[in-house]
Amino acid sequence: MFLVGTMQLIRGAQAAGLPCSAARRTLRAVSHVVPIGSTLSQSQEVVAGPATTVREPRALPTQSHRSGAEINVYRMSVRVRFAPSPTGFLHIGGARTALFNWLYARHTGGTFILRIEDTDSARNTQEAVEVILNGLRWLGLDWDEGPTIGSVSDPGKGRCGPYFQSQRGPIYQKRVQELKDKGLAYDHDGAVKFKMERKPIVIPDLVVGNVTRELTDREKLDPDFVIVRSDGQPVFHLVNVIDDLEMRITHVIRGEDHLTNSAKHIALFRALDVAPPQYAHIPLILNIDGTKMSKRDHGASLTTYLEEGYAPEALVNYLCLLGWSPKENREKVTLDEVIRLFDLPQVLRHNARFDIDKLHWLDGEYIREMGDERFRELAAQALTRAGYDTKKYSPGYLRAALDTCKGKIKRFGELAAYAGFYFTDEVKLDPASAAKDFTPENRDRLGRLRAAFAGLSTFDFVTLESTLKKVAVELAVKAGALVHPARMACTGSAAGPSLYHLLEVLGKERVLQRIDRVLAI
RNA sequence: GACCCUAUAGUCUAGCGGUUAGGACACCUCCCUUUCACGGAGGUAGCCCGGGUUCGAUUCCCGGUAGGGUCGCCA
Repeated sequence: MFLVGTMQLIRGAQAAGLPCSAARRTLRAVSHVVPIGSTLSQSQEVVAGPATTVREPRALPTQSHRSGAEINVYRMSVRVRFAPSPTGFLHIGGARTALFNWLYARHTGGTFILRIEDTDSARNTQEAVEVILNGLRWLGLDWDEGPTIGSVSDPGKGRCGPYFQSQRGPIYQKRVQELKDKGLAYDHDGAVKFKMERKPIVIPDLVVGNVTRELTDREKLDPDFVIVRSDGQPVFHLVNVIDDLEMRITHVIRGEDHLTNSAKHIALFRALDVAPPQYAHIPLILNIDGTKMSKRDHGASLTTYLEEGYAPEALVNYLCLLGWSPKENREKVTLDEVIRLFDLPQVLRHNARFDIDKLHWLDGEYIREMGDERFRELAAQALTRAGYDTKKYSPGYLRAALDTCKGKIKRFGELAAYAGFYFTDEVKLDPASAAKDFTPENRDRLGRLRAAFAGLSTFDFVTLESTLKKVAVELAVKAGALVHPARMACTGSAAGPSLYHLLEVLGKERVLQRIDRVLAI
């Protein structure tokens, strides 16, 4: 922990022109400097221990020391970031990356920063940024620093802004000039290229361990890479590093697809005389068949889960289970508990496949256990999305109708098919089921049931049940012989809420109407 | 092609130098039941392959295979 803290301090100290005053204060406090790379194995060892994550207020670094070493160390609080590109789309894997960053920040009492990587101006629209902000909000991942609205004119919150890369041009220009002055960058065909290190680079990673990255055969031909395009736009590798440096990011938690890129980033940090942050490359999320989840694949976009009526808390829980485990054979874990248990060294190294069936199960668990108010709210939203105008009905009716569905559905997207009959006058009968249920024999029985219902003065589920059973006895049939046709007549479906409760909610008038309609066919 | 990561049932995972290899989803059977869902009981199914180390490897090492990633004036 001490060495890690020291490394972070050096980074902060060496980052010139820091916009954050806390870093300057810390800078003065540094009393001991360790050469970059000299403590890698130790920091690996240290981070694997239980004391890796320091739970502390994120205010000022606290002083600590250990006997024997005689080194004063100031713990710097964790600063992590989620840095998506506004493509108009938030990938489920990106959402998981955001989640793990958020969890680590919350676990350590650190800071979670949102930065918009909009260097490609063609993609930079306010709508595209809003997709990201709304996605994170939906999941409940609040950020401590970053934009508050999708517009680049928004200064956002936090003191390390602007948080849109498109607004940070001068910062990049200054750093590029610095590299040029050092002879580590040069003009080439109108672009600027970085003079890459020619030796293998070790990437210390909290999840994977130390990774030694050799040059590929293509890179051996020309290891240098473009950092500023010929049109003047800086490229990802450059801005990513500069922003992480300027924003004093201590831990870079990102998808494993960036692992080998990190060699370039580390070289860039060194060229800027700054110790790189700690890296943690988390495994990717694959399709259920093991292929890469691309934009086109169903379920790749976070929006899908909102539209299909999953509860965000269930999705968050499920995402936590991909590449991480709370152990002790537990599946359902509250966010507070995940925050308490989560840590980087315990993140798995292998990719995980997205199993929609398990998400579905978890979603059902959450829906069953959520408060009635929230259930009604999400249920009404789902019905509205499905095209039902629930506002046409009284609040009491809506509420009673929805309450018969609580604990029955596993996903709000199922609600329209399950309970849509409450909110329409046109009950659609499934032809096959109708033919099966409305045999001449059943019609006679339904007629008897209708007559019994018509004579009721109270139309509650208790009365309805006893009435139906009484009719069944009179007809010498099982209750089911009446239940099924009645359900089909009133709902058009073989599956749905408890029949007696649903009849009560529908009310005598509607029930008789629906039965009459079937008998008239 | 080169480089990097990974490997426990169909899927997500726990675990370990000696375990009847644990849990969950899914699947199957039965029970409960007004349908569905829930709940209860039970079941099928797993340590990628080959060497090495060891008294003993699923576990440690090496190789292979397979899957994934990277090598852009995309991010």
